[in-house]
Amino acid sequence: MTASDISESEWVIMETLWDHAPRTASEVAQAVRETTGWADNTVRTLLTRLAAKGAVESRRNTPGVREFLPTVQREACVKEESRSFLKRVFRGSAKPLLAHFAENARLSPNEVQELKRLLDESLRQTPSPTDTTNQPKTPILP
Amino acid sequence: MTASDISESEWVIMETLWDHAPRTASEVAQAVRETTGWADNTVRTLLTRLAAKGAVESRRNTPGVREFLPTVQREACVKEESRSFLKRVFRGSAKPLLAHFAENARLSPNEVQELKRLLDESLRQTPSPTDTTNQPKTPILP
DNA sequence: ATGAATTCACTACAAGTGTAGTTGCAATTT
DNA sequence: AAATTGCAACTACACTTGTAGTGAATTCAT
Repeated sequence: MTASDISESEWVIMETLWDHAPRTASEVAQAVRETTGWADNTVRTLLTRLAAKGAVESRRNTPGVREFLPTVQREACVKEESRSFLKRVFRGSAKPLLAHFAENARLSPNEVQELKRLLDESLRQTPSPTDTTNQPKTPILP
Repeated sequence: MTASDISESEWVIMETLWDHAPRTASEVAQAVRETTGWADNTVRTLLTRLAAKGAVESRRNTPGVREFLPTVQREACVKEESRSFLKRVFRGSAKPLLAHFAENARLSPNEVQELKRLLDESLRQTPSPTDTTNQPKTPILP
């Protein structure tokens, strides 16, 4: 029942709302117009579908125009998508995935250093109560 | 024009063919039956669609039964899917992706060490000829 | 307040997906 | 040879996705 079953086009919409919300349909349309070329109605349709999926909420602002805001956090959607991608393409095994991107991405020395640090930290996996990065105990593969 | 526009169900089929090919439809069906519960005809449909997409090729073996084999390499499809996932979910930026999986995956100390090595290697961006991780450009079909 | 401009709520429609069923042969078994 | 089993080819059908169009209602500008 994870609220996120967000298609590719819908992601574009969500990104703009995660970036800044609430926004009216026209505002969203304007925000994505240049990169996507979508007609206003296309954006409205996507917003409606996202609302039906429960990924955004809409309400009327004081002028009486509908405005939209996300009801799911980006991080939660990222997590969900990542899990399904991991499972589908890398058979649920994180190491080959990491290896793939480590090999194929061009990273700066600083980034490499930071990632190495993260890897080290991941070993001390004591889900401390002060851990803010992880939502409640969601195993990578349920 | 990348041959890979492979849906989730189709991935399951491809995995069994990448694992071992050629196989007849019934063999593929049997291979995935336990994990998916799909009817034989479902598997046949997926194979037919994959053939239409050019991701597998079919031919008749000596008994006259159709058998299937991949025409695209797994690594190429992984690459393609990875690229699109990276773009869609992490806005094309590899570091946050790596950070996400580094944080969320449960890795063994050995795996961490190996990944750190890969990260280091990724800095020396010399696509050396001794790169063993990528198969040579040998097409599956001669 | 009234016409113009926006916005809303529906509708459209083809392609892709998930998941089979049906029908007609061909090979195998009795 | 007749019955059975297995396979190929075709068909089905609802749901999702991409990408809008229409017509009614509402808001805005004067």
